Amino acid sequence: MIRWIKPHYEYLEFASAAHCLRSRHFYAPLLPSEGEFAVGITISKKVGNAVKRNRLKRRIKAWLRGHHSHYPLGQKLNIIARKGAAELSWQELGLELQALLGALA
RNA sequence: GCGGGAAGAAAAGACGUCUGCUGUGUAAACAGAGGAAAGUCCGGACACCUUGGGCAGGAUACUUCCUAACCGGAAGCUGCAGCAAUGCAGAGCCAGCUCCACAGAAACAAACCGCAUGCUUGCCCUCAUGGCGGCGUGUAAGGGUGAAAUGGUGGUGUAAGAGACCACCGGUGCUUUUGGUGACAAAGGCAGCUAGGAAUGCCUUAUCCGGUGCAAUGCCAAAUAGGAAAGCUAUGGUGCGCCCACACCGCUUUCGGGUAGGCAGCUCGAGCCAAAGCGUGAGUUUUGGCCCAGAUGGAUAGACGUCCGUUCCGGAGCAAUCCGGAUAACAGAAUCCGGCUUAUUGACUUCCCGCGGGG
RNA sequence: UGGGAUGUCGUCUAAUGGUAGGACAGCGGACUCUGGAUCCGUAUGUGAGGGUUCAAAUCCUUCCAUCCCAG
Repeated sequence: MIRWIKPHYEYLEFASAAHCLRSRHFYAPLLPSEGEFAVGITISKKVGNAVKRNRLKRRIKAWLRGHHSHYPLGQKLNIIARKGAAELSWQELGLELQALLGALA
C-alpha cells in the first residue's frame, strides 16, 4: 500500500535528499524508508489555480493507486509539479510518470 | 430590416464497469462544492479581552421606506447627458481658515492703462477758456490674460460713468397660499442687485462606531528547564491610540528547551420550497412541507463506456425525420450569514425607444 | 483562513495638485594605437480602468500584481 505523506516536518526532510528523479514537468527527491512506499505531492501556485492543482493531485493519486505494485518498498519520494503540468492529458500524464519512476523498478 | 436601451432565467441528466475518499449509522443504506464557493470591499452573528471619564480617530450624507445591520436595496425628487427608451450624480464655500501654478492691473481684495474732473508758485505757447507734466478726486463703460474676471439686452441719466434709475429676461434671499408623509413642485408678494471655483482641501452640521478575531475560545492527553542573557526599572512599567483618575508590580527583546495529538466550537440557519394575504416596490405576515457538505497537507473523485433528453453546428430530404460532430466557460466550501465588486461559455426569453421600408 | 503593506525609466531612488528630477546601467560621439577613466549628447518611466478638478504620480473608487505576519 501507499502511505501518503502529510505532516509538514516530514516534507522538510526532502530538502536534504541526495537523489532526485527528473522529467519534463516533474521532479521527485528520493529518500530511503524502511518497509514502506511513501509518496507526497507538492504543487505550487505557479502551476495553476485551485481547480487545476486539485485535479492534478487527484490524477497523480489515481495513477499511483493503479501502478504502485510495480515499484519496490523502502522508498520515500515527493513528487513536485512544475509549470505546465496541469495542461497534460490523462494519457500524457501516465506516460510521463512511468518515465519518471522507471528508475525505481 | 437596421441601430440603441433595460430586465430576466440557466450554469444539463440517468445508468454501467474497474479503482478510491469523507460524514451519519450496529448494519443495510443515505448524503456529499458555486453562482460567483473568488476578491476580502462593506455590514452583522458568535467568542474572548476591557476599571471609569474625556479627547483623538473612523464611517455615512437629496427624500421616504425596506432590512438584524450596511459604502446594501426599493420607490420617488432635483440636476446633467441623450431625438428617445434610458443612464449618471447628489448635505453645507453667506460659520471660519486655506488654495487657485503660468499669464494678468486684479483670483475676492482692489485699481495698471483708460475715461472724466479739481488744483498747480513746474515747463511750452502766450490773446487765452490751450498743450505737456505733477499732486489729488470720481468711475468700473472699454483693454487683454486666464480654466475661471462680479448678471444680459435696450433705454434714461451723467463731467465721465455705473442697477444710479426704468422695461423685459436670468439668478439670489425672505415670505404667503395650494398639493405632497417628505425631498420638492405650482402660483403669487416683498427686498436687494451679486453672490467666482475647490469641501473625493482643512472643516461645519447630523447620525453611527470599544478592541481583537474560529489560528477567537473552552476541555482532555502528551512533553518539559517557570532556564539563560540584555535592556528599562518607582520621576518607572503594565492595564487598546493619547490624557486624567484608579488599580496592580514587574515589563520588553533575544537565545535555549518541549509539543507537533484529540474533542467541543462545527453546521437548524436573519435557513430552503410552495401557496395565500398585504404592499407600486424592496419586502413582510400566516399556513403547510423539508433537512440540504462539514474536510483539517484538507474528502466530495480518476479512467473507460452506454442511453435517452435538451440545445447548437454541418450535411441529406418536399416533409416527418435521418447521419456526423459538439455539450463548454469562469472556477473548488474551510466559523456562519446579508450585500457589493470582479471573472465567464454557447445559445435564449421578454419589454421599450429611434430611423427606414412594405401592407 | 484571517490580518497588513507596497507598486515611479533596465536597477536604486526624489517630487506642496501646476514642465516627472537624480545616480548607475544602455546607445552615439570626442579623447586614445586599443581598452578603461573623463567630457558631450541621446532614448527610456508614474501597475490598469473610472471619477473629482481648469489641471492628477499625488485626491476618491474598482481591479491587477508582488511581498510580509499569525499554527
